[in-house]
Amino acid sequence: MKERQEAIKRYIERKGDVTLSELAGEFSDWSEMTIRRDLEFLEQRRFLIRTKRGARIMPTSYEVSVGMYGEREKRNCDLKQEIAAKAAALVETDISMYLDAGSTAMMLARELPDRNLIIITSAPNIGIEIVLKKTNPTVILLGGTLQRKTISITGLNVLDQLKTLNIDTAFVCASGYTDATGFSVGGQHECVLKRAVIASARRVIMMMDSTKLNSILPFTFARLQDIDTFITDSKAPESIKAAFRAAGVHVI
Amino acid sequence: MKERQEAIKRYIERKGDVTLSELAGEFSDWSEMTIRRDLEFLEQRRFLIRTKRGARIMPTSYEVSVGMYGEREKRNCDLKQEIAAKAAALVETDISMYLDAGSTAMMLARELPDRNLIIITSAPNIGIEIVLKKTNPTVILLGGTLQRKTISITGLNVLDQLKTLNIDTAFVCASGYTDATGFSVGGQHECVLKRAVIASARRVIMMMDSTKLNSILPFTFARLQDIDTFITDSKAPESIKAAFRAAGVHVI
DNA sequence: CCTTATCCTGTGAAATATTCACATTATGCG
DNA sequence: CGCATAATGTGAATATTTCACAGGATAAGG
Repeated sequence: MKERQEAIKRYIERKGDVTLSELAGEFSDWSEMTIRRDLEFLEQRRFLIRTKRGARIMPTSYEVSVGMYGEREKRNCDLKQEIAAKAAALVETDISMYLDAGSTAMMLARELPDRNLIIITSAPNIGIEIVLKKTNPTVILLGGTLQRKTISITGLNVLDQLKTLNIDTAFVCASGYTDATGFSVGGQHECVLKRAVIASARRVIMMMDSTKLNSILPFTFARLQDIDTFITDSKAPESIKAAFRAAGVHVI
Repeated sequence: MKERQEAIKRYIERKGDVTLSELAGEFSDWSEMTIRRDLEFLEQRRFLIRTKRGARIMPTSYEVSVGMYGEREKRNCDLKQEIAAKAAALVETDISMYLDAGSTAMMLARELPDRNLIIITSAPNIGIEIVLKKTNPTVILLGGTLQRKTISITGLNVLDQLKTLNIDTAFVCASGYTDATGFSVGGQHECVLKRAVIASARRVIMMMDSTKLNSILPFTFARLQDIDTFITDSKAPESIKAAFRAAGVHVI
């Protein structure tokens, strides 16, 4: 990256939001066109977003909720939306619920009714989302090491923390499922956490879009008999849904 | 808010980022102008930001880092920037540091060198910022109840969590200071947390911009003798700085 | 040290998007 | 029903962005 581009980036980071003419004044050694091209360059690298007549800093959690899981989240957006809407309908007032990390859980967070609820989560971005957009729920964030890839908390004492919390309903996501391997995820830490949550929750609701069915990830954290309800989208094959029902799982 | 505006908001929340023509197609019962006006309306309420030929969802933590503390943060942006830069120069490699919640701390997070560090913080937004923008630091988030106003964690067991963590340097912010009352903040929970941090840290660095000097807030959490270093901006009156130095505090 | 290729930058015209003022239609209220 | 107010549509005026190309800088190779 060029020095000028760094300087523009820093300037915008300080100001938050600038117009092109403001930048052209500040960096008058260069033409408006060059600055425009720099903004395009910086936008591609996700440092900022260009607005009508200028640019704005790229806010942090934007990357988390859209940029990071990124294309994947966007692609299956409709499926996840469908799942989140179904899940939100199952949320009761005045209960304590666990909300998993991940993009499907984020969509559920957005769909959540603005009512008295205690929401326990290992995903700080989801916690912030709820606290900013809703006025009634109480959010409890687990403490520990913040993982870069998943933006979720893990750590030795999450298990101790869970012991002091009573979870009525747990909304859990999985990255893979097969009959042979059960529900699996890619990270060992997540796996341990999900297991503990499932063990302590009165009711476990698994959310998974159809693209993840019939795929295997390294760590299995639950079997069919561990969950009460399974929420998926309308594209999930009937055969799997039937098998789940046969195992006594409520499929929505 | 009108039904149409709600619908547009939901549509953009799902899509993440849309063009005006896309919206005009989707909501073809209304003219482009009306949709344009709706976008303006929604932008004012911080639900989205308008981009070149359309709009984008307003990412959550954007509000935290810019919108929420909002004008205040923007107004004293230069002062805070100055303080953050001075503070960043004091950060050593391979230490464990505590980083407070608040906009000055957020600026410090951005200025932080991308080196091996363990950063303990009660501010999930700051933790996310660091984890997304830097590759080397490890972030440890305290667990507990997420406060709406301050976007910081409080709770009964934060104190227990702190007992298991060793803090070398603590960067702490205050909202008010007078000679008579010491360093004070507006929230009781924050006050307790800051006290515990200060008690356990080897070195305490207080960051405070000059606009907050000579103001009093309800809860005092520290006295002059509790801190090692005081960082303020160039607009702070010499008299106060001299008094601090006389008390054995290193003023920068 | 020169030549050539490539990249970066500036210019102005063309395309596109946005704003504005005003006409028109809906909505609410006495 | 009729007035007042707000919401919406229209098209011209304005502003912004894009595009294609030209000129200049920079780097690599001879």
